[in-house]
Amino acid sequence: MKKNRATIHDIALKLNITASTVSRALNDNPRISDATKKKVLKVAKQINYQPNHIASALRSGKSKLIGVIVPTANRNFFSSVIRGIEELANSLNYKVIISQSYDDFDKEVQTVEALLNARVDGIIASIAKTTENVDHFQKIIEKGIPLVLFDRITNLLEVSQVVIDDHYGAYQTVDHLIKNGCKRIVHFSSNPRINIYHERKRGYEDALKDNGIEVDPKLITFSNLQLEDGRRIMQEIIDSKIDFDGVFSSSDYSIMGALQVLKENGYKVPEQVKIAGFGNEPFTSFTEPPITTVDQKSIPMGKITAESFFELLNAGSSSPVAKKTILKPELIIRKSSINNS
Amino acid sequence: MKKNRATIHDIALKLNITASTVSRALNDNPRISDATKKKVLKVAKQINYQPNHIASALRSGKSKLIGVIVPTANRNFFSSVIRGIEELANSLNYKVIISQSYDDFDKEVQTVEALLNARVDGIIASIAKTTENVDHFQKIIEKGIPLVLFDRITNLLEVSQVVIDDHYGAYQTVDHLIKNGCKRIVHFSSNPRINIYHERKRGYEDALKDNGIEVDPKLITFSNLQLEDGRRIMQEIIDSKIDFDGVFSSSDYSIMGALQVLKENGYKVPEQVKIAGFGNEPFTSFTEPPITTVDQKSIPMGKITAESFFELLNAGSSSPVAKKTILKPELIIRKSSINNS
DNA sequence: TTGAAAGCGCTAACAC
DNA sequence: GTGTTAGCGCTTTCAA
Repeated sequence: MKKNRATIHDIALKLNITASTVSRALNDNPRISDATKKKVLKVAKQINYQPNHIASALRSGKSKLIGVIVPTANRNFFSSVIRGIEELANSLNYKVIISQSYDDFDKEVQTVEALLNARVDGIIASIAKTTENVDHFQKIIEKGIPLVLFDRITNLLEVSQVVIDDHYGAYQTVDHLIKNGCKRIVHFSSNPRINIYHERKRGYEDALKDNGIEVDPKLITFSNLQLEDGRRIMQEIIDSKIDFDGVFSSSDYSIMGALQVLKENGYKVPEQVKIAGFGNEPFTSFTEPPITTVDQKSIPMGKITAESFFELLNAGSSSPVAKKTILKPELIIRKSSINNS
Repeated sequence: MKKNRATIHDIALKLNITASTVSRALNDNPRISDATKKKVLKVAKQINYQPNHIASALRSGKSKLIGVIVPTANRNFFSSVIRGIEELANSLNYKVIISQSYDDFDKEVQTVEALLNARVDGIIASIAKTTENVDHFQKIIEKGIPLVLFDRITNLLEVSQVVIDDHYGAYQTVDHLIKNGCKRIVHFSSNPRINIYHERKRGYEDALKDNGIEVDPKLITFSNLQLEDGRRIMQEIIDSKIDFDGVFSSSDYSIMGALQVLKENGYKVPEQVKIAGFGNEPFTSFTEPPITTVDQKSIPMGKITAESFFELLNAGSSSPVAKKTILKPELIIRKSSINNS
């Protein structure tokens, strides 16, 4: 258990200069001569100096830490976005703290507080499904700390946000289903307070209308969109003898459940019922038949989210640019939604 | 942009006491009277005091941060373990920094360094597939910082580790396949330097031997165990006309790929070929047929890993207890491996 | 181009 | 029980 970690003072001592000079040399301050910098770097390596970020954070007020809050890192979409954020952040010498809200409002509030206490330099977040108000996010803004939201956003907040065009994604998908013969399309939606579900539902409705099909409220269901929800709802619809020939879900998980139940009840997919999900989770390509879905462009989203974040960070308090970026999602057509040739 | 964050001095001033007293009160020090504590807490709330963890970390040398390194948070197993760790850690007022190595050796080394510089109080890790040496982990130990490894471990290091009994899991699975009629079982393995793949291969071999079946090296393949690897290898085996009637993979991803290729080539699963994976990824229950697999007990593993970690942390430099915990995995039998009744 | 000095906010001996 | 004092390791004016 060695406690004798090297400090800038040790370097200073060895070179007969002061700690300030060492600090400046280490930070590549232009006012330090190249000769000194070289010597400092050399000794630093030699005595295995490791900078103490804690001390520098305390003094400078900059922790070089970014907090990222996601509902769950477990989902392909979120983990891809995180990777995009990490890549840019790391290249700029920032570290990323990933926190999961587990889609729980209280946990989200706690997490925000914890990150603030850890003195992160900024926060990037995707809002939990159960979040009821955004006071905790408002607090971040009030403190002058950069905040960027992605995917699950809110328009109650004046912040930079990055989303895909959910309306467009849903519209394309439903239009595609109709073009392949569907007339009675069930829609699995969720909490309409959450932008993405609201937009996808709008896209669904608009595609129907534009194709001269009336929106039937009996075909629209609301749930948490988990696999079990998909199973339950699909079974209920089958049992209720409601007429349908297509299903468009706002989530790949619930469409997976629906597919299982359809097959269990002897429905042929896509011959009798055509289905499509949203999210392009890897498993949608594994199923039988593979499921048509919408890719959310997670990699560019991560990149752009991080870029917006650093823009904000560098702007400082000067111009509070609340920029909204909208990416075009991509419809991935697979067997579950097309007529056999 | 308000910079006027409240400090313990502000509280002290209001109450005509000193900062030390406030600090002690806030930390529930037993030498402070209840009356004082109450007053302090009240004022703290009133002026919206938020403790500065950075300052406290610098002074005390304890950051209350735990670094967790996983290959990818994207996998169900790892995210469950993380959740288990987070739960205990948070209840003890520790924060968790999740870092992903993306199974890349260099990234892992960098990550360790970054966490060390962030002055985490300890590190919990699962080693990357490509890791060639463990010097970076050795460094952690030498600094006297608690280190616990889980799942992907190494016996080159004298540290606490938590694993499942991979040999047992594989043995049970292969024994099950044999009991259901398999005689020529293909095995998908990976880098044998990694304990889990080595152990699973041993379990496979021992189960064969104990059932009087000779181990045929031609049936054992090595790869990265991704879906594509499973596809490629399965196709190669089919093309090579090697005789086989079962496949046991060390990963659910590659068995998924194998299943696809088997079906594409007209093989009936489980009638002609019985298959089983490892990991109990959610999608294994979605497939057609659902895939027999081994559950890795992620939840208990997270809990126990965290417990071992805090044991170590609390032991301090006193007794360097390198405890090894071995959990029993559970064989999940599904249609892919059993004879139709 | 470098040094001196102060201090970020907190904790922890030691004193009383 | 509470106060005094010093300092964790670094950055940053101000001065030279």
